[in-house]
Amino acid sequence: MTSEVGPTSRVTMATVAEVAGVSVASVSNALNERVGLSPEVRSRILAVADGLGYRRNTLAQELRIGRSRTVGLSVVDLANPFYADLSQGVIKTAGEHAYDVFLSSVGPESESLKEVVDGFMDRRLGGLLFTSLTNADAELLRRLQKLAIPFVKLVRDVQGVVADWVGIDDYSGGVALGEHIAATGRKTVACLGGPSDSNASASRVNGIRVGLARNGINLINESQPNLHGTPTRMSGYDRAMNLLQKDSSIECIIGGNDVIAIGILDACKDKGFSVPEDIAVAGFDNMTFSSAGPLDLTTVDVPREQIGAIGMKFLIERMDGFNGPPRRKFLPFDVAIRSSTSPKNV
Amino acid sequence: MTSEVGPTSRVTMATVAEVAGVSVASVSNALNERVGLSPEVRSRILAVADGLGYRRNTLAQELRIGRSRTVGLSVVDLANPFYADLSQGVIKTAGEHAYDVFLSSVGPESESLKEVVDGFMDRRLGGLLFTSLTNADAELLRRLQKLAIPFVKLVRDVQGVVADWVGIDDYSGGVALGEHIAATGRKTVACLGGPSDSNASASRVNGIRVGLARNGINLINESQPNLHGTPTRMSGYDRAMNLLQKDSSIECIIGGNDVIAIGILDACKDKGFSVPEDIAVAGFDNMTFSSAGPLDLTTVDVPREQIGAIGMKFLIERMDGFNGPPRRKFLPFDVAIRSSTSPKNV
DNA sequence: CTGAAAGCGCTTACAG
DNA sequence: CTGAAAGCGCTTACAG
Repeated sequence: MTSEVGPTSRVTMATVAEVAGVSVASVSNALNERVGLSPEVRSRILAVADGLGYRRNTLAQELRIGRSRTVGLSVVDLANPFYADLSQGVIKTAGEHAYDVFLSSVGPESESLKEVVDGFMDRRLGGLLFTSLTNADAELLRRLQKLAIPFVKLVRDVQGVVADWVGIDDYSGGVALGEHIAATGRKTVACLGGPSDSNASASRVNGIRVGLARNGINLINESQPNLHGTPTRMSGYDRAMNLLQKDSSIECIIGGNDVIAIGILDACKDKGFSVPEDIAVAGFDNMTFSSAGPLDLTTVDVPREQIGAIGMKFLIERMDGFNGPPRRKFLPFDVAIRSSTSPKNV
Repeated sequence: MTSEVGPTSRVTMATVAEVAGVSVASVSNALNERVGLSPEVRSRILAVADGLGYRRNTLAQELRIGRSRTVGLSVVDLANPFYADLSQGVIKTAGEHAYDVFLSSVGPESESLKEVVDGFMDRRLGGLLFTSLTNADAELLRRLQKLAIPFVKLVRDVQGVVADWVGIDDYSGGVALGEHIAATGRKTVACLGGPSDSNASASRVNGIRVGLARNGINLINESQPNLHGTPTRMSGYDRAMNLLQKDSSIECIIGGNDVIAIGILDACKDKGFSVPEDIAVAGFDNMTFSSAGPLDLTTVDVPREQIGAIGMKFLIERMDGFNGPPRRKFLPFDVAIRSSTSPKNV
């Protein structure tokens, strides 16, 4: 019982050094593939380390060298598959470059962005990736810039904070979606966008407005407060119910993202409207399940995984010392036309 | 330019000590609320630390004390909202107890479970949470037990590894679902389960089989290899297409989880079968979007968030030194009956 | 009530 | 080619 292998008896470099009959410095040199070690000693050390099941203590290493190969990724709503896909892109690219990802969730159920960032900084992470910024976060980001901590903004951008950003041209996406809706022949169209303090949400709504206007259509809820709102299913449901109650002649409701659109679909069902016969519904994002058989939601296909992948690539370059001017990378998108907006007469 | 505030100039306890005119030990004592400091000195130190924007270096602290308030959570498929909900439960409970969560994704796109666990151990995390174990992982878990690293198994269990587990009685869930399907009047029923090396998947299929058998119904694909498979949408689609091609008289297909069921729905759509008129479809998990208006999938409602919350609670107790016998916590579940299995004659 | 000193497990100039 | 020593930023007995 006394020979129990507890966590305190973990093998360290000192253990390896002792067994191999060399100094700790040589163990470190061998493990880090530095030059100046005779091949024999090197392989002996490696063999001993392996035999003992040695694993480097990341805490000690990072404390010593003052750098970390772990990056922080903050995500607002883990339950939104859009962010799951984006995270996969980040994680995959990180793995390819031997980086790890510390994923933190921001939201009512978890911590505020400030708390998350504090946690990231307390761990001295090498760099940060943000998915859902608002202009209110500008100060936080500027603090990071002062401390020379590299970060990349994904999807949403923040005014006045010049830094790498990856996303799509949400405005043009909105225009394309608006044009598509107009082409289906619907004239009475409402839009239930995301929060107005998200630059992406605002651009999407602006684009949708313009795409429709080019075809002589004005949003019926243009000056109503429901034009913007929380990007949740519940909010989409509530706002859609409200619209449908007041005006049953609506021919189409566009959600600022797919999750909102799901809420709109819920409301249509509860109100007994069938899609697309009675009413058309569209979203934005193309989250995984939007293409599910019965859902079949028309949406703007945002390259979610690629945004994560390129964002991570940008971040790695910054951590590796790249010091060029901030980049803004617009990725191509598509309008995924599905049956939720099929022409009425079909 | 030379006064740039770089990461090297971060304020440490030494900085605070100097400014406050005390020793580093006193700063540490003040920050950790240990007794024996005069209230005046204590509050002065705290004020100085605050003014300087001091933040404790977690790496140094954890290295020194040999314990960590961060736990590791391994998730197979981030894109499956089931795990997103479960993760939210873990994260929320962790936050309430001042713990952090290091979320890692296991899968073809990312790392193997062994790599993930190695990463967790290299960081000397305080405890681990596993979501998707198979019996092949038994050895890995036993290694953790030898090192006295606390962990909790979620959803799936592993034979031969006695440790805390939280989930539902998947077998009974299957029985209840099978009985429901039988009650809808369908007789020709197939089941496309998850992987056979997942104890949860196996139990679900066993339960479904028994629930149907009690009503005189046998699975039509009982001895076919497609009874088990990958728990992905693609696999559900492929296997369902195969079934539908061979036998168009099938009245119901049950998926081993909701993601598989989505694939089944995709296949039904492509084959021109309408749900539930031509064919009924059911799943298992009740992931968020299964209730979406047009999807409206019948499924077993697994308390996803609660599994995460209670699992985290168990883990905290272990990290706090609780040394009682391993617990097995079965949470209550429900069958969420929706229109995808509505009776044919309606 | 407060401080000097050792040490957690590493890495890195610097001697030899 | 190899090792002794200092130090990353903390915490914790132990003196005073």
